[in-house]
Amino acid sequence: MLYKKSRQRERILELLKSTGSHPAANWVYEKLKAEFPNLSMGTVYRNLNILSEQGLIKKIDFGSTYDRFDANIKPHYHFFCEICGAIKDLDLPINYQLEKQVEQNTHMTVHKHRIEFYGICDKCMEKLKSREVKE
Amino acid sequence: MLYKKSRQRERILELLKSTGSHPAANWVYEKLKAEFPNLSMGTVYRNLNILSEQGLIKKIDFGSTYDRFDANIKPHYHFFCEICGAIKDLDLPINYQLEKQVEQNTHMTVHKHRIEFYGICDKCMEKLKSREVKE
DNA sequence: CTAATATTAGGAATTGTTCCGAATATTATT
DNA sequence: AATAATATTCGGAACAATTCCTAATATTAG
Repeated sequence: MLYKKSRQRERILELLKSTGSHPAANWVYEKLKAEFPNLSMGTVYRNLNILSEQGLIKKIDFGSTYDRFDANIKPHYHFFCEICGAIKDLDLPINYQLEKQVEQNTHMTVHKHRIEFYGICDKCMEKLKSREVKE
Repeated sequence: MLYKKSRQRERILELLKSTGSHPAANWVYEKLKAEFPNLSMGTVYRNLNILSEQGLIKKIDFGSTYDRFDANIKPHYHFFCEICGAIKDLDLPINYQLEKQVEQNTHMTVHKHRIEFYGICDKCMEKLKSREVKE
């Protein structure tokens, strides 16, 4: 799809660039309401997603739109398959050193951290490969 | 709050322990529907949250319930303040080695990873401390 | 057995996000 | 400059995940 420029999208990008606060869509909407009295949330969301597609901003989302639950309560990291949505537990050592590093660099108190890997799981990769052969 | 036992909660926990698939609430609901024909989603959610509070399971959520957007498109890790909800960019080196490690251990293809730290930011810590003095 | 209270089902309410349709704006073509 | 093609807008409806509410039921303690 070809993009045509729009004043709303330009301003949304400028606004995001001017802040380090990682705002949500609603914040953007409130800020621009004065400038565009008829602004709608649909416009804000659409443009945030377009900017994100264009790589001009990043969406800090979770991939899955719903919470998922895990009975494995030992600390562990996760792998998310971008194709089938599967989540796999990983058997990597937990790096508590990282938390200390953050505490030293910043003045934050760190309670925990989380590492997530995203990619394609073995099963989905198999399917992709057998497809390539056919085509 | 005191917890009384309930057959529904027991079964939800058993079910979660029997799978490594990190299911969502809806999966749990579907699975238990046969056993509890009158089961409601409210019950499933309430119990998942109770089990989570009790530390018997873990919720893989994102903290914030809405997407947040960032104009800083350089790869970087994030810190989430558990009190004020602020998100801060961290100045840690990106560890691509981790991705290779996962690819070697498993048979997944890794495209990217994310590290998030959770804790209390400097400002909130200040407030907490001055409060302690007063009390 | 009784009182206190946690839990349930069912459905309504909430919240963040996407979708839809008609009007408007932007861009490319003549 | 006019026209055609099509992206974008607003506004509100639709949607999906989750929470909340209430009366009935189940569990626990005394």
